[in-house]
Amino acid sequence: MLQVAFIRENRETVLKGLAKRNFKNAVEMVDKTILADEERRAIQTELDAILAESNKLSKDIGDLFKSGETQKVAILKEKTVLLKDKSKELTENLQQKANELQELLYLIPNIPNEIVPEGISAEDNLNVFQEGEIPKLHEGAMPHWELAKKYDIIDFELGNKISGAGFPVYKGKGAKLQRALINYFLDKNTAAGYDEVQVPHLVNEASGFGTGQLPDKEGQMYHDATDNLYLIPTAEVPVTNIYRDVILKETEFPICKTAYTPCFRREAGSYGAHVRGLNRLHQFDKVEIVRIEHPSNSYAALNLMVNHVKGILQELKLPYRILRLCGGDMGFTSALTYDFEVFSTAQDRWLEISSVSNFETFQANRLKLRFKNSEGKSELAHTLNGSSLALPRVLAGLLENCQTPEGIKIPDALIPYCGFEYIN
RNA sequence: GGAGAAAUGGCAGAGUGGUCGAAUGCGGCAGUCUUGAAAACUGUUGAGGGUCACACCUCCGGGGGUUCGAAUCCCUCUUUCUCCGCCA
Repeated sequence: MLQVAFIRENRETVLKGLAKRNFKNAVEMVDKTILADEERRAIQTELDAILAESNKLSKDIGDLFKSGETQKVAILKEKTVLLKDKSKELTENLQQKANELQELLYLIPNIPNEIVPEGISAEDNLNVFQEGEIPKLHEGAMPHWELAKKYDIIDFELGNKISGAGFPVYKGKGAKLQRALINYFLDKNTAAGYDEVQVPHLVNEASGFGTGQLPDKEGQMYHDATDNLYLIPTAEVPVTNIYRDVILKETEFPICKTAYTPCFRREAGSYGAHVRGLNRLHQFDKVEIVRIEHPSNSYAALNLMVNHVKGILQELKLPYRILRLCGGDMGFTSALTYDFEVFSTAQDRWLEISSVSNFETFQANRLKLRFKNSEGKSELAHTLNGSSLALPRVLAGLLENCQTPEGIKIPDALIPYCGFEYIN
């Protein structure tokens, strides 16, 4: 959520940013917001004046009681009754106007950073880096879902039986490889200075709003109506919400956290060949990194995160590329996003395996995540997060790129974690 | 699941209808002293709205109510603690 004061004072910048996102009705939305804010403040001022008067009268009444002038009290009481009616009415108006403003603010996405490329779809993303050799596969090479079946390491049909499509069962070496990847990623992240945390997999409404999943992506989350809890779509939600309503000291920066969690996504509206196998699941595993930074350092931190993820992919020897997302393809809350994609040799397409973003103050504003600056004033912090990494597509890339006639050759870095060199 | 108690500033903890945004202690920050540090002493120290800046307004777990006036009384929800039961 953008700060109203920022919108008010930087209308043109905001409109320019929204245009880059191809955001519809930007002028109308922004002007409505500015108007609602003005109205809200006007009502607030009026209400404050009435409350001030009412407070003063109450004090006077107290004094009169003390000095025994009780006959005067009745007159003052009458006055306060009138003020009370008025203040009640204004309070209701204020509440209504504040809600209206809040709802408008919820609908306005973050302003993209200067270097975000223009564009409307994934086609327009900017390829900023590519590395790793795309292997020439042997005769009879298969896509990962066939490999999974051949070696009996992932059972999609069994998942269908237990839950439904998108809930695979990992078996034998497949299950062990999952566990190996999780441990490997966590070890890499903690070695890079990220503190490991274990967090709840169900979160309340306030947390959903804090990181921006609500109200924007309500339909993408599984929701338990009985207790009004949401299954997390990413560890970003519980981990970032650790810092909801927190005021940090400047010396506490940077805050670096990593967490493994399963992620649950309804993926409503997804269909077709691209959701085959591990490409798109309702439940998947992911190791996340989250940083909370001083505003002056957040872009340097974003680069650190990008380089960190690069390091892991290099070690796994997977062919990958990095895209700077264009305005039209960026997430609602992000100011700058880099997507990592691994090449799926057998499918002949790139698969997104990580998304690293700087949200600047967008999340912090909702979270009320602030720090005391050098002048002793509260200022919003910057939040960032990234996948490091999402398992299924790493696994897909790994199975496909590392297949040999002898079986799947496990990358050296993972062998100590899974305890075998081949899946065959 | 049953019974009882509680929720106040970064922490501890006082405050049972008006002068309480709130004593006191600890912690934090600034200063004095010191070569420096510690100790001691002095000052300062919650958040949000509003304003050019003040004024002013709101907030004592959340929501509602009583009252001219609520941290304080009432209702309700949530959470925590203690005891009992059940279970990993």
